[in-house]
Amino acid sequence: MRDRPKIKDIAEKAGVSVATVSRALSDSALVTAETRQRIHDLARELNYRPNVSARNLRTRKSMAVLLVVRDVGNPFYLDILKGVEATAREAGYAVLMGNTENDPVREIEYFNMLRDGHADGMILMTGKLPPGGNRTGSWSHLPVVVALEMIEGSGLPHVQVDNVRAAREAVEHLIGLGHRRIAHISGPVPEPMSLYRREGYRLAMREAGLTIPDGYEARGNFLLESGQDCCRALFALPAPPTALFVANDEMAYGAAHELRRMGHDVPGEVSVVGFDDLYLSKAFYPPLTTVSQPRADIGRTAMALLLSILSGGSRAGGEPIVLPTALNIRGSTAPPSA
Amino acid sequence: MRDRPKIKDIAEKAGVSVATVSRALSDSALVTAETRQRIHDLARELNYRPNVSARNLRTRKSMAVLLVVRDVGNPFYLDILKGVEATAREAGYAVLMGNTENDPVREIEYFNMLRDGHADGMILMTGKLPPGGNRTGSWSHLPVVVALEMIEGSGLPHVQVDNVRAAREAVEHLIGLGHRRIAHISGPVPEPMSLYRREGYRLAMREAGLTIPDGYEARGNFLLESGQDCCRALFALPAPPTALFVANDEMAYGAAHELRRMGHDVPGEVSVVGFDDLYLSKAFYPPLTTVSQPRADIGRTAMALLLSILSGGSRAGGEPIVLPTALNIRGSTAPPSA
DNA sequence: ATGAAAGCGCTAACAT
DNA sequence: ATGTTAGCGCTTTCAT
Repeated sequence: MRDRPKIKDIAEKAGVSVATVSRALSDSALVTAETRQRIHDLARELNYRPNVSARNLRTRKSMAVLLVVRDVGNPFYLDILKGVEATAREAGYAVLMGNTENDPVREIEYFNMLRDGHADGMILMTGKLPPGGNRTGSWSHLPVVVALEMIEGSGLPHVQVDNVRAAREAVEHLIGLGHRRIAHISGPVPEPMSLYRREGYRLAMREAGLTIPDGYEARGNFLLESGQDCCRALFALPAPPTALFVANDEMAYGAAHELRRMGHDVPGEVSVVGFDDLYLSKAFYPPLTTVSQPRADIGRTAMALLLSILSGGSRAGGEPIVLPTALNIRGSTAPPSA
Repeated sequence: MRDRPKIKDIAEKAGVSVATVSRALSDSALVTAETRQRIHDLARELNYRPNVSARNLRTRKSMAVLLVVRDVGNPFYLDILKGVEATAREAGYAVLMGNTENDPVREIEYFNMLRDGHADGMILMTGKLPPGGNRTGSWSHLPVVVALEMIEGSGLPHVQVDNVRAAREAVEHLIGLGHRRIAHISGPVPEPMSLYRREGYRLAMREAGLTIPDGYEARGNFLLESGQDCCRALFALPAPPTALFVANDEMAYGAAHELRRMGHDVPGEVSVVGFDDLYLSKAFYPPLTTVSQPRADIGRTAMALLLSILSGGSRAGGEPIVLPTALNIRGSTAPPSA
């Protein structure tokens, strides 16, 4: 800031009106090519840049979007953020970071930022709407895209993956290897994503005619330590599993780590499948078999969808956009030893 | 957005002037406690929120800061981002993400965003200033804090760690274990951070009276794959090392991975030390010995420094703020086998 | 303690 | 094709 040239300065130097300058700078066809050029040159010479606050006030836009996650510290979001940032920047939008840490106050705060004109739209990856909100569906007119997680009944457009199916395929892989005693370390049920992945696990088990013994569904919280804790609990059972389907890679790391500590070889004695395919998973030892989500694509797609909404496009017709996952079979899974 | 109540609406309902409402809402002492209360109540009732564009235009501030990194996809930045975000939010600032990917055009673009009033200040973690810039020192009046990396001669305030010393201590640890053939996988020299860490390696070697054989300094690029590549090159040497000091954890993962692939046990045959202490490093196998940087603290400190500058404080007096590192000794290092 | 009025820098009618 | 003018919604002198 400080004193910078404004449109008025250019207008005076060029001997035209501010309106002409404004038009010229936005390449309006209502200006002679000649004067347009002259004004552009002058602007460059004076090192002119438009004041965004003034423009925002006038145009009632901020050219910024809000990307709200549960935890900015989670490596899972990285590629998504990257995809969002790239698509946003190409379209001339800036990206504001929002971090709720599951705090309802902050969840509301970010919705307020939308209203306040801080941002024109929002990509929500927290899996929930602020509490005390209006009745169901009343959010659906806001320029908000829900990504990664689902908010049922919100009426908002979604970009997601088929968690049930991806989880089922992962467990089917274990079953295909010959495992029968397969346990699950879930996310923080009853959050939808955790429920879906657990549902996939249950489906695969049922379809294979396998029953899930008591205690075989351990509830984690997606963090490393909970993977270790759940693993310990599972192997304290009278009949411990020979394979683990873990609801995310981070907990899978923790579980594998704990298995080694307990002297169980992975995959020699116990197979482990994760979910997410964090990009370090291939360098993990053993390289982790895991479900990969198209994270960058989720980010790009969500942002593209938001852009289309912001430019007056329809709001996705209600059907969620579902992106494909893939099972990455690596070194942490093998046939059971017994 | 859409039609929301403005100050004028409140003023009319309250039967006062817009000025009084503005004063009341900012808790000015120039308003009777009574009317102030009445206006606050009315504002809440009407669900009033100030329009930030209008306020920004008037106050010539944006209440936003720009956090610019080389690669948003790099997990290293996570905790820093978290620290910045937390401190910023407490002070009422929003955080805009910037991602340069070493593209000079974008580097300039983010500086322009500062000028344009998109943000009031910037935390720069790219390690460089835009090219073609003004002469040395001419940046120093901008509200910019350099974090993590150093930009020598910029005159800008810095928040950093002592990379030379941290690297030296890491190598001294290997020497203390009895290693003599210690190789280094560096970052992309001649970037300052890579140079500093290499310098620490060289210093430790020299002080221990060890010479560095030809080829023992492999140049990486901080990415996983380059750790593998460099490792392969080092072990193709006639006299391969017994220990590796790797300039960051990510490459250390790659190196350890490659060592296993080549059939070398870590740390049985080869010790590996990393740098950064990514939070998955403790779950790595073997748990990685590495230098930990106080990342969240770097973020908080940089943001706090920026805030003090924005509130008119001095610009840090020129001395960089140096935060302490710690060597985390874990399972990837052991005495040499021979 | 309150009001009237100016103006932040820009865009967009509405003239011409 | 260009100029005039009226705001966008807020804060802040300057009066009273």
